[in-house]
Amino acid sequence: MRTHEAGTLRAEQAGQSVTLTGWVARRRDHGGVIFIDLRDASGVAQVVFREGEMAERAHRLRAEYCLKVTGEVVRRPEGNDNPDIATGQIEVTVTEFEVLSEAAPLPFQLDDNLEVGEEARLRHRYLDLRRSGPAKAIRMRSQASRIARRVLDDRDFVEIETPTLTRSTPEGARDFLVPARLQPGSWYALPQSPQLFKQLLMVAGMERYYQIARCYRDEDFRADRQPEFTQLDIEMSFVEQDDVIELGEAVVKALWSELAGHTIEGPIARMTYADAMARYGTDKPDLRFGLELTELTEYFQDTPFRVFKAPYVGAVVMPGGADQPRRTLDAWQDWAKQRGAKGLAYVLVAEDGTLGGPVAKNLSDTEREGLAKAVGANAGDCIFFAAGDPSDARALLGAARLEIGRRVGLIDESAWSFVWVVDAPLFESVDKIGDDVAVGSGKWTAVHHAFTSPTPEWIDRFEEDPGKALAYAYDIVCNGNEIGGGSIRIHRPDVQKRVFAIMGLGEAEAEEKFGFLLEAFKYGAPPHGGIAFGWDRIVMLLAGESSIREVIAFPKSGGGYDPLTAAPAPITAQQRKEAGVDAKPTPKGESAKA
RNA sequence: GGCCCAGUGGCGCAGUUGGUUAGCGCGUCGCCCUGUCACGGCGAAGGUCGCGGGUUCAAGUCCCGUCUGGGUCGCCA
Repeated sequence: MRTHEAGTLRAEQAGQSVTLTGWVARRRDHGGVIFIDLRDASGVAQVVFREGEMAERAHRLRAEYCLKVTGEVVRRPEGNDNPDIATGQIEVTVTEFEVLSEAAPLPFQLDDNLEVGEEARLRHRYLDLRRSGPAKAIRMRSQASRIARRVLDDRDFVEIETPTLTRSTPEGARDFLVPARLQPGSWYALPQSPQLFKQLLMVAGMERYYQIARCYRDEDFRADRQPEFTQLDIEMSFVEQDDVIELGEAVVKALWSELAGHTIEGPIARMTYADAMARYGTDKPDLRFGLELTELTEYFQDTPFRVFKAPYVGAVVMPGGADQPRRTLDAWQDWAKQRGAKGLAYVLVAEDGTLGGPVAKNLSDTEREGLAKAVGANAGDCIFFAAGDPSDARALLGAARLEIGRRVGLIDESAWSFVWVVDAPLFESVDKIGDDVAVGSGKWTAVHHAFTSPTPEWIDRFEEDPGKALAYAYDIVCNGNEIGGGSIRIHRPDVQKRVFAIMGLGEAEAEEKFGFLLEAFKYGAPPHGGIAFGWDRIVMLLAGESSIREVIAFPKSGGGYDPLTAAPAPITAQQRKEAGVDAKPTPKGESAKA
């Protein structure tokens, strides 16, 4: 239909006759001469309708009409160049045009300079995506996938699709369920991830698998969470942790180098889970700034202050925080309470070094004297404390650290920090979490998932101290976001059996839940492991966006609602009957997960 | 499920201590305009102030409830 793309025209093409297609991005009607910015996927070019019939007809054009124009590329008159656009040296003098499609008045203006509410944007996402910003984000996502495929293809990975109508996988989240018409009362689950299938593919001898896989979890929303989301899912046979990490780095390095212009030098640093928790109060530390937590349990072991007689006391410093008004310090208390803490104790270090704030007078003279030094605080700083259960207190301090980083402006928004967090615990105590998510009925449940191998040091003795046993698992963290994680899996039936035992999962129950996997593992399962990258989150970071909705073509809004199609929607009585939604579960055998 | 914020012409927003006809910018529609590029000029249309209830002589404004959206905690291996 067209001879050129609008955004590609340059001064060299002056004199050529061209045919362009695209949309009316903007029009400037001067009566006798009408300028229209014609936009297609490649960019915009100014087309000119002059005098007589052309101007007459062009006068009726409106925003977002879809056009085909034919005309001559001409160098713009002296002084009329527009340096802001790539095609700004030329324009197309139209000799013939055709309206391919008219456009109704728009629900919102497609002007890059205007803010549009998210609700309106998503309801007419096809219009929103005509804007340069949103279009760019979606195109970048395509680039990211292309880059990942190239890296993996170069290493002989096989791209394999796995079912989306499947059985519930043994993971923590709630499943989306699909009624099975042919077996009324039985249900499919949509996969939370292709975890079990990719392990089966290793048993199948594929050795190197990947998939850009849609995953489904029926949980509440966040800016970085959708009910359906995408993982770059990878699994490899005959590998150890370092092999998977090396591959993961190759993918990440290629992405950041090509899409963010950022070279990641050398191997990405590693940090143990224990270290991350102790120093940053989180398993996904943002290393764009320092400000580490200080543990003071020992420092306060003989303290007269009751609050600090606790299994853990820690602190984090807010540089320059001593001059915060009382109102702000009170607001910190509310902030802490909102996180389920009792409050956030603080001490202010005055310019002369004396300590202020309500907590200071409860401390002994010796404690006051050495405190600033112990936590690395300077005159004018504020020291925040948390005391109590180590993981709760550290989590609070870790959150405070981030909040301080934001408020004090310590975070370099243009920086990229990557770190692998390794040696996570294999199990966690069930009473620490709600037992509704625990797979077995024991005191322990898997932190990662039930098929994660213990590290070589623990594989033969994790029963001795399940709470301390380490998992052969790794998470990659970028600027405080977990962008990927994986593990070496258990491939030995004896180890798997012992892990199930710790989790209180009897043989019969294990058989019922994952019998097909255990069965597969009987036939020469290779050692294997893998990783899954949170694709939406990665593209979000690369695109510089703060919500994954920006990098999803048709995202859901709150409550799982799709503002464009208005799904979910009621079904007809006929559909209901056919789907067997109301069928009584068959008494024989087990029914699918309720 | 808890907490916080928002909801006012198509879009983005303002609206004071409760007070007369609810403003502004953009867009839309009509007319004018031969060098603009977020064109410009003149004119016009367009609002049950999310919904329901309450207080009051009087509610966009105050109170209660509810719905929707955003954020956050729980939750999400």
